[in-house]
Amino acid sequence: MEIDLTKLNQPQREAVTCTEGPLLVLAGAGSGKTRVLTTRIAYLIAEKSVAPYHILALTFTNKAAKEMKERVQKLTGEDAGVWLFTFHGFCARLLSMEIDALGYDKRFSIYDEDDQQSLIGHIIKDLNLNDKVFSKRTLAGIFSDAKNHSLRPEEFLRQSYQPRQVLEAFSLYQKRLKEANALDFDDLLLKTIELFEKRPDVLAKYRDHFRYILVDEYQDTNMAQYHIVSLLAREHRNLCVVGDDDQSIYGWRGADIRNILEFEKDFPGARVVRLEQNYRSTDKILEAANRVIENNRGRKDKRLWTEKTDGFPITVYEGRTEREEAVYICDRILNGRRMGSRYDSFAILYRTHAQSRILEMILQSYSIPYKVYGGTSFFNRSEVKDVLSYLRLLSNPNDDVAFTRIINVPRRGIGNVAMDELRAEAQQRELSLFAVVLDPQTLSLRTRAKFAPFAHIMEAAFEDYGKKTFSVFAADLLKRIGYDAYLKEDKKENYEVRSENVKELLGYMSEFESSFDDPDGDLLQSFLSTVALFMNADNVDEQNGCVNLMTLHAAKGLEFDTVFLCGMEDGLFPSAQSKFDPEKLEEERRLCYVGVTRAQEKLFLTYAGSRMLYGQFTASQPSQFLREMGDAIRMPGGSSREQAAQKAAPVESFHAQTPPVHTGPQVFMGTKPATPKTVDKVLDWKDGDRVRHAIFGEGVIENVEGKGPSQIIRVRFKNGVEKRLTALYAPLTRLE
DNA sequence: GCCCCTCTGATTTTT
DNA sequence: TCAGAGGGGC
Repeated sequence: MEIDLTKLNQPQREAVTCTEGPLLVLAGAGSGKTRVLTTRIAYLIAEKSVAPYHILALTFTNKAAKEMKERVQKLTGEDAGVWLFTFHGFCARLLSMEIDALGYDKRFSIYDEDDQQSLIGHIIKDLNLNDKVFSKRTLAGIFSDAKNHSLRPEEFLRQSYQPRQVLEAFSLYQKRLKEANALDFDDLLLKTIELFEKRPDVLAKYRDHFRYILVDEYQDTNMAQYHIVSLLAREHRNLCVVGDDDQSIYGWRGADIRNILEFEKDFPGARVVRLEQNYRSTDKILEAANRVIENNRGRKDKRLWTEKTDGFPITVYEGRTEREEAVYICDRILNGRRMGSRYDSFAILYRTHAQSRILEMILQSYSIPYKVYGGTSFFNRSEVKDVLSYLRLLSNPNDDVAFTRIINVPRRGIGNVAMDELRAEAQQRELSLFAVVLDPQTLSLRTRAKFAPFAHIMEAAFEDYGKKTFSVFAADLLKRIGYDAYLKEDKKENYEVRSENVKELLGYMSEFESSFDDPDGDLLQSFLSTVALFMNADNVDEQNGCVNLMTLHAAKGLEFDTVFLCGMEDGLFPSAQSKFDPEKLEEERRLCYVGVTRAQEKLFLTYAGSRMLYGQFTASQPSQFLREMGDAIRMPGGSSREQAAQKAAPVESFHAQTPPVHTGPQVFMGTKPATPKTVDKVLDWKDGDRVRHAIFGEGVIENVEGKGPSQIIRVRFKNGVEKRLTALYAPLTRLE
């Protein structure tokens, strides 16, 4: 097999063929990063005769891992046997083989954020902490932050002068995790490092095993990930990291941008390759992106360019309210649709989820199909988590969090009193909750009786396990539990959907079983850890026929023909919390860069002069990022042909005069935008107008009271219902 | 033990 | 605005 390098440009080719020694590939947005990584792997195998299992490739997301696997397979023509994992997946896999060296059982549980918080909740109670000061959320944040920033989180907490209570809570948290034979996400990384440090023989084994290491999205690595890579690669130094410092947007999650900025210091003699040719966007879009990002200090110098010249001008729109902004976006989408664009070629990107609400309302009123990404994903649904918790408890009987979740689901009449007694007993006897339930001699008769049915069910399940196929086993377990009946009774939510989800999970289990081919592995453990690390199952499906709505963070790595970047307002984007912190502001700017570079052909930047935030009217100024784009975006009085096109849109204006673009952060000082004079199709209601409401449907206006933002209109809807609505907020469109 | 109502607080979330 | 949590009443 030969690898075709002719399709690569010069720097790409260099990145593929420099196989020995440390290599930093600075891959700008849309510069063919994945192609380089996968071709490099294929090249190592085919041209350098490296055995696939000597190659380790690490990514951040399951999606990226999957995509790379598929592409490597395509290039090499077989399932190459390359170790291709997410960081966490790799660690979970390694620990499932080696963790007994650290005194854990190989069937450890992986605690996700919910599990973590539930555990922390009990710790707050047990330590009698004031939960106003030390809330679950706060503590979980502090703990994770410590684990992300340091290999010795206790020391980190001490050095950052955390109060005594935090230190106590943290050590109890770690103690309870250990007792539950559980690791949180951060532990997966830290325990791997601990293993390597404690057992040089194990480290030596894997060092020798992984002779070529590749890391994707290197700008997003945290301290622990850096150490893992460093430990494995330090000796042979065949380490290729690919990333873009300008797209580092997870600093708040512990990603340390210094890892990529100082790669050459960490690995002296490292080669640096810059991929600056962009294959995605037009020149106009790249110009705006470059203008913005140049305001950041301390970045690796690079500038994207493209052969795609003569692109559409970028449009800036100001709405008076978020409603107008949304209406404008919908108008543009319908317009694009009339010109032959598919709905799924549009993306609406925003800084916060809260912004999706109004967009959804207006999209609905226009009957535009859309999909919002980033809601509760499949594996996070309560019914799915319930079932998984039963399985988790069977796999790891020490898993107190799983036990606590399901002990009263379905309801078994077990409340605080019974649980308190159980906890006390468990503490006394130094056993897990489940262990006490299985051996309840010391519990009061009354409590014992309450737990007995549960104990019987689980004992029967233990008995059953291994005698049937995986999914049949689970289905039988659920029958015994009476889970379906519980879903039917529990009328909180749609029974059909929830029961369907459970079925889907069972289907997924049987699929997993049939593709499970690790003779030494434990099917249940392997399934549970895969699922635990696969919480974000909502991948963007490219041909879904829907307009795509998501946060800027979620948009990373994606591309769309037309992108609307909305809420381009000071205080929203950049967020108010980032405004006065130069580092945070730079991260917001990178986020803006990411957003802009998602667009292939058309980019719309929109903002509202005022919007409802936390139930309050908030007036706002255009985002400073808009001015930073300077004349890369359309200015008032501009003469170009788009001006004519703009007239079709309801309100257009962008008033800030652009000052020369300085380097470094700037504070917006422009004048307040004047109120646009164009006809406002939203506020100008009169009696007899026919309207459509997003929820109530069609109706006729009976009466209009008052003027301006407080205007109230009375509408009689077709279904006979009459409503008084605040015109400004009601999701209304006029029917001609 | 469970349900309902009031209070509170609020970015972003690859694993 | 609105979701989630905790307190109080049944």
